[in-house]
Amino acid sequence: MTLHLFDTATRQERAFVPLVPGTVGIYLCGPTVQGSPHVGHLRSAVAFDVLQRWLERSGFAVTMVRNVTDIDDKTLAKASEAGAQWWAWALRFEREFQAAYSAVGVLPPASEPRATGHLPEIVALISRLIERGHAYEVDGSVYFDVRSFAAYGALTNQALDDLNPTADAPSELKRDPRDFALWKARKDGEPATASWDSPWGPGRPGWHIECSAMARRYLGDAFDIHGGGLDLRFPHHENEQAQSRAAGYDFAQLWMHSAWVTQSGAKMSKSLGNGLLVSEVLARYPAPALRLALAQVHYRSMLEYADATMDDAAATWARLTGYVARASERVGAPTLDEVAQATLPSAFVEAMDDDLAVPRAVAVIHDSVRAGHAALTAGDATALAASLLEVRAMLSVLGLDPASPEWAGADTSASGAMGALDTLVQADIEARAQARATKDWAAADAIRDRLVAAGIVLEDSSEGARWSLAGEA
RNA sequence: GGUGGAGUGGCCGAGAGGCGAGGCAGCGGCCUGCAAAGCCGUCCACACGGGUUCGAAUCCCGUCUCCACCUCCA
Repeated sequence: MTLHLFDTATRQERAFVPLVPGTVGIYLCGPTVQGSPHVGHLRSAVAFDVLQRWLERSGFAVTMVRNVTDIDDKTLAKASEAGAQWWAWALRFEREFQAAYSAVGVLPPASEPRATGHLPEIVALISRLIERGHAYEVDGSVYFDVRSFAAYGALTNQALDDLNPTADAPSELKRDPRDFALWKARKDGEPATASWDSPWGPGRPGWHIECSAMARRYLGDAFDIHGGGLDLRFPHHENEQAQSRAAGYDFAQLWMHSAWVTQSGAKMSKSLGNGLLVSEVLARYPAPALRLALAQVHYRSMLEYADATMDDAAATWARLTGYVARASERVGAPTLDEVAQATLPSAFVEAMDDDLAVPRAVAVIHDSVRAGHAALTAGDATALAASLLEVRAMLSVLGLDPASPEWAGADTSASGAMGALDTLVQADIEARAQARATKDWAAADAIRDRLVAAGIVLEDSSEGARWSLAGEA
């Protein structure tokens, strides 16, 4: 079987066929940078990072574009409240988002375009929509005319007349309450730095138009996959598609949406105030454990975040890293090239090809780890080496290979400080071995207790003792 | 009102007509001086009520509960 992906637009799985063989263009809606990133924000980034890694592993050249919405109503409002310049405010949080993405091993996109850097493209697209009769100008603002585009609602399967009538804000400016702003005329009190010249006077772009404009600039009139969080389907993605198609561009061929993170069943979000900040989690748990927690649930399933979620993920990460460390000490570590070239178990490939069924893929990893541990105990170096290689290859697809450069900081042999520590601990291990040889259990246990108190865990084996930091491997 | 999704063992979480996913926790055992790590076994679940079927967690009908989008949201 080949890669099948669930297409939100048609609500079914489809065989993935790129527009240009061997290449994949992906546009992913990135953050609106008006606050600190919470765990929910990382979910879509990690989900689409796994998609990118799997596509690349499958031989595709992937162009990932993830935008930054650096101007919108809330950014202006929040910056104003804080007495800050909106552009400084936006950049501050853009940096926080980048740090959070990087912390959990999200590959940097090929491009991270900002809305404010694409005014010419945005103005050109709006002008084209006006020319084609799909948009109109009123008092310096421009609105998209939803009644002019018959396919409006196609993405989310909604009839225009069924959209919640009570939610409509009465407006004498718009022809239809559901028409949305493409260009917002500058209002009194808005900073001059948040305004650009246009054929309709000074103003700034509406939220939806930037994505249509930037996707086209970097990926062309038509591209393969458009992604984002489930909550963006409507109105944002519906409007994007309407704008681009009304302008005569084919736009996205397939839509993918990741589900969100919930707490006690409720969606984690800024507006509900229950967002758990990435920085809070990373202060308590290893970053790869957070990535694992986010990645190991299917991307279209809600992920219930509870206290136990990170504890479980941290325990699983410790088991994986412990296995890779122990196995590598016995049979040697494969090189990154060998990991990249390794044959993946067919069950793993089938799971990933089936709309990125990561939970099933993770089960295959656990199976291989168990087989590897058995080989380790049995002293079967051949089987152990085979398991180690395939485990690391599978983990690397998920961005979770413990020996990859991004996580090498957790490797106990990596840094100079760890080397120094190792020298000291080895002396203790030697002293304990001598005490054990003379069956002086009290002395042996005293040494071990002292190390444990310092956060160092010992594991005895027929090969002697090995040590690791508690919580790591 | 419209659109879409979910209810699985102590917990997390897959699957989707017949072979007990996987993880965590618990229990029993093996290994170990004792541990730790690991291995083996065990704990036979699918919201409720009907129905179809040789067989249903999976299909059909009904019911209940929960969530999301339709305003900003990953």
